[in-house]
Amino acid sequence: MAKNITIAQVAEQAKVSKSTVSQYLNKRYEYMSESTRQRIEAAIEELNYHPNSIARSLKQKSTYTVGVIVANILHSFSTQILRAIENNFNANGFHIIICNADDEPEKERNYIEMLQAKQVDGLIIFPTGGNLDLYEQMHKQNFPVVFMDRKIDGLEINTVMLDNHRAAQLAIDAFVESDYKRISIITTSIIRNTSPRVERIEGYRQALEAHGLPVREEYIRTADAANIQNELNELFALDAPPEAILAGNDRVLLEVLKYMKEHQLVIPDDVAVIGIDEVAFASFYTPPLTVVTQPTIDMANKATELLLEQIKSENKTAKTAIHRLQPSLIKRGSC
Amino acid sequence: MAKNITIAQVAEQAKVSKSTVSQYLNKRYEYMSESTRQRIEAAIEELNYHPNSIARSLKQKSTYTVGVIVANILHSFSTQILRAIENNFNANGFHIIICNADDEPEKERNYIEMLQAKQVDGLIIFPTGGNLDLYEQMHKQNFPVVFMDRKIDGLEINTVMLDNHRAAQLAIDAFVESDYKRISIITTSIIRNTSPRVERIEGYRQALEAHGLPVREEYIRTADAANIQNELNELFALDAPPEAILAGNDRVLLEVLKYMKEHQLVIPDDVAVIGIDEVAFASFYTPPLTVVTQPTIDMANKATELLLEQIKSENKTAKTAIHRLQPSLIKRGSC
DNA sequence: CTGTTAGCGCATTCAA
DNA sequence: TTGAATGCGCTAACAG
Repeated sequence: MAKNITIAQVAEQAKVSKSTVSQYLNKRYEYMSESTRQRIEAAIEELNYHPNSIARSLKQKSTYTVGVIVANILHSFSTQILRAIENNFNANGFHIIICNADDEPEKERNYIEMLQAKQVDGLIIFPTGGNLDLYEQMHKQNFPVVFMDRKIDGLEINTVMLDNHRAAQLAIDAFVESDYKRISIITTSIIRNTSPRVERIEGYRQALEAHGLPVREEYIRTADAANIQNELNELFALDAPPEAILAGNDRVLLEVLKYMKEHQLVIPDDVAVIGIDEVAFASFYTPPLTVVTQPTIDMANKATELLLEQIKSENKTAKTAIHRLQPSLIKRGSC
Repeated sequence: MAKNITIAQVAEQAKVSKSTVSQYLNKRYEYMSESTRQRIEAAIEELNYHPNSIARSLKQKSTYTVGVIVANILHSFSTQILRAIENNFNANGFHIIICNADDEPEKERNYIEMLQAKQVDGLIIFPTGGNLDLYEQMHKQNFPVVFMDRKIDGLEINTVMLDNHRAAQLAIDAFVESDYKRISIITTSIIRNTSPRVERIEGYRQALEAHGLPVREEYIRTADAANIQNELNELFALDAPPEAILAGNDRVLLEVLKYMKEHQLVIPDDVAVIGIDEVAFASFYTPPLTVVTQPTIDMANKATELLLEQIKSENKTAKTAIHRLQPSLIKRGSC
């Protein structure tokens, strides 16, 4: 690669000093004559000069960059959030570095460390939950962080997440309204006790109780994606198989639909189904799929706002909180 | 944020010079006694020191980071490629910065400039096609770049993309084999004359001709996603409406399926459908969807290989080429 | 084996 | 208005 041209070469070409060029770059035009301004402009153009932001950052202690570590980039929830977050930060003059932890705490640890080494100004993390020490350390150092989607108990870190109890409740209410009584919930469990999963199950229990329905433990299933088919087999081998299934996320929903198809069970006649998270094909599936959606844009906006606030407020420890956003039910034909 | 500790403080704490600490950090342990090594280790631990990679990069002229600019992060093709690329680069000690150009050339321009300012070691771009001057400039400067998914004519830049002619041909062959004769193709056109779209249509024409079938211009449709429903309406208002539809990508496929559902057309009896790009629900849709897939992992691997080669070979201009990977047909029930 | 020195490219005083 | 000097944190000779 052609060796980089520096501010010094521009200065030489324009016959001024480096600092004058620097002033120009920072748009402080008052500090120079019109003619020198034009000479600098011309020099930059001729040399095709581009400031080295590495050097600038080193000096300024700020990179105008934030890192985003998603738990799993293959989830459409993640990509929707990412897209919105990126737009937000761009609008504020920040860049984002996206990393994919693949649900692995070690990867998450690596990313947190590398991003801090790269001096990002802040971090948005979908935490795996496997690096408590690191989370704690960032908090102690007052490093700007916000968690997304999952909370970590006992840590004063701003968190943006869904009201998961409510999400389960919306689904159960819909089932009950359609007169289903034997309702099952299935979630993935690859990851440790991740809060959305736990809360969705809690919400499920509470909602059933609120409707005076019995909670049967055998209707509550968690398994990683590869084993969901087995769980479904067990479920339908029960004396009283469920009449309705709540799929804890999009990944689970896919497995459930696959199972239904393979076993020629028709939705909703044989079994009703609701999924948490909207999927692209929901509206034209047979039957159209009832679904509980997350307000991804709002969540991204909130996270952006919280992080920028922390970045700008420097050391002042702002109060932290868990921000719960509300899901909504899109009633279609699967229940 | 707690003010950063530097190599100097570690040196002081360990009672050695900065350079010795630097040696330690770079794992050149031969250059120091066992005892100083341990003192340094202890000091780093105590101070919780982390090297500032910004400073290191400034000195070394290498950031061990590459940028990836995708055309549209909402396409599952993009996220699959991203995931694989990230794994590859991580395995080679590189980090990646992901950017989403949203199909907008100006955004792409901004990203290319900012990534170069951040001194990334190379770039993988799904080019919008709207910044020829920049592409050319990077090539002239011998800056490591590889294009993904789309080629730009007249530029000697390594490119990894699908054999799009073959992709269309596979689909047409399948249609013809099932005895469909009136075959339509629909693609999106938001983006300028993007090569995949053009090539898929070319492949469609060639394949029809190879089978001795007439090419009817009214069966060839391009529109941005929002207008595909209109195109379909026109298509089915024709005297001889198509018996089969090839959807040029996953986005188009969604629109086609939606249309079928809304107009109660049954697949494949009323109309057969094949999509280019695999979708999550293909295998259990009613009917299961026949699809042409891209070898995303292989494509990511090839791109990684090409870019790393360029990065490592410094100035030596390696020969560039367009690498075409082969699609494959997954025959299911929609044709 | 260890310490001294001199930059990397830029921004920021402070004088002139 | 302009320019010289200093330092951000780290690496890389080069001496000792």
